[in-house]
Amino acid sequence: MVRPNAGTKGVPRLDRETQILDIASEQFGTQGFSATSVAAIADKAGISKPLIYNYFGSKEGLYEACLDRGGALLADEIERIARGDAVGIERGMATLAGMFTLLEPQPYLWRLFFDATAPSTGPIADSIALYAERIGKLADEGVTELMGLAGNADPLDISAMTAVWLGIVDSLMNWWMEHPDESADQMMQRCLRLLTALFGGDAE
Amino acid sequence: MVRPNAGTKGVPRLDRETQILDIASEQFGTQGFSATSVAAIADKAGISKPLIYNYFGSKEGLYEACLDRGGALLADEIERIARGDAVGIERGMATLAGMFTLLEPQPYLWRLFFDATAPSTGPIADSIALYAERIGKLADEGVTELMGLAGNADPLDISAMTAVWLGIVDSLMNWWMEHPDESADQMMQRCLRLLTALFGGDAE
DNA sequence: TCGTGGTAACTTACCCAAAAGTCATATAAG
DNA sequence: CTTATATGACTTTTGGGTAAGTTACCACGA
Repeated sequence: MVRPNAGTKGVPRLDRETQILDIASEQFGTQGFSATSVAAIADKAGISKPLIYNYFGSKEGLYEACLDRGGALLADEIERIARGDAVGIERGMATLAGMFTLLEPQPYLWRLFFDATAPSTGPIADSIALYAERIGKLADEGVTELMGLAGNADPLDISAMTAVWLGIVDSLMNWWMEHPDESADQMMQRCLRLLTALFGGDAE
Repeated sequence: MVRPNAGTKGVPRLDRETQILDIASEQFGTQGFSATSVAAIADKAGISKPLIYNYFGSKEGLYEACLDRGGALLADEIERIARGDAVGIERGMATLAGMFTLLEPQPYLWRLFFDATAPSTGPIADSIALYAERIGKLADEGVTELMGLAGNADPLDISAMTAVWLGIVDSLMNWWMEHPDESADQMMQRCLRLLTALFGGDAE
């Protein structure tokens, strides 16, 4: 039987995997796990569905690969910033600046870890939990410092404040996705203005 | 053919509809639209799927009914608060207090209007847009006031700040869902403490 | 008090489309 | 001529939606 498009296109596996991960991350990040179909990803990549299954095993396997790549990126950066000496609000702003720079080409990466439609059990949930914990732990640490400065050490207060902080980052990333023309630098300037508006002066 | 469970159970339509809406709202609110199946709702209600279709026409019709019931509740309350004379941060806190009180039994109601997996076209989108606009408009109004006090009138700044504000409410509702033992009053006290920690004193 | 027929409440068993996942096979390249 | 890269055409599963029928209840006349 003739199969006009079959046969290798000369793209090495690693390159192809990278390409697939790029496209899949964008789809998963913007549409969510359950609303994304493997066929759509294959289409966008200009390849066939079975190739994706060859390389990643399943839709969940593909999502996991996206998580691993994106999670390492995010967590490494946040950890790097945490090692700096900024404290309190300043540390938050530094983290934000790092996130904006890191995610300038792909703010949707952030959403991978906060997708309500992703499976809540199995390897995906484990993977999400792993990175969420890594990120959450650092957020928690920063928030604990901040709250400590104000004399509050209540664990539930800290937990709630951490949730709020992550929610703020989340909404900024979402807002950014809806305003793709904004540069990382513009986003950061904007955040500083919002902070100023809140505190009625600069927050040194 | 024998059909052991068929026939009326003596539950009047309105009662049944209310029961279905209660369960559906919880499922949609916690799992999201696309991750919720009509069969699952029927199961939880102890009835069969076709009954739901009899009463609500379609999955979308059911979601819309949830939106209408929940949206009126939320928007009315937020509008009531907006008519008060609180301004700036105070108005935000008043709104929060109202939300906590209103949503004490069902914090997930809030999520109905911020579900990324809901259809983005058709009657549902319209219905969401309607309430989101009603809520968003008031949020925007409050934020505009707040920013105005600080001398900032930039529309994009205001848009971003509104997104952040809605994100904060969202994360507090999510946190609440994970801590169902907290009362509305406790939640509010907690928020006041968080605010105090941020501003280093009470925010009068 | 007993049919009896109309209606509201309800179910089983199915259809169908979409999307996950698989199999057998084809081609390029070294 | 073997292997990595690749595909068309299939099967399976899932979930929204439907057709056709069953059962309980109630009003009403004899």
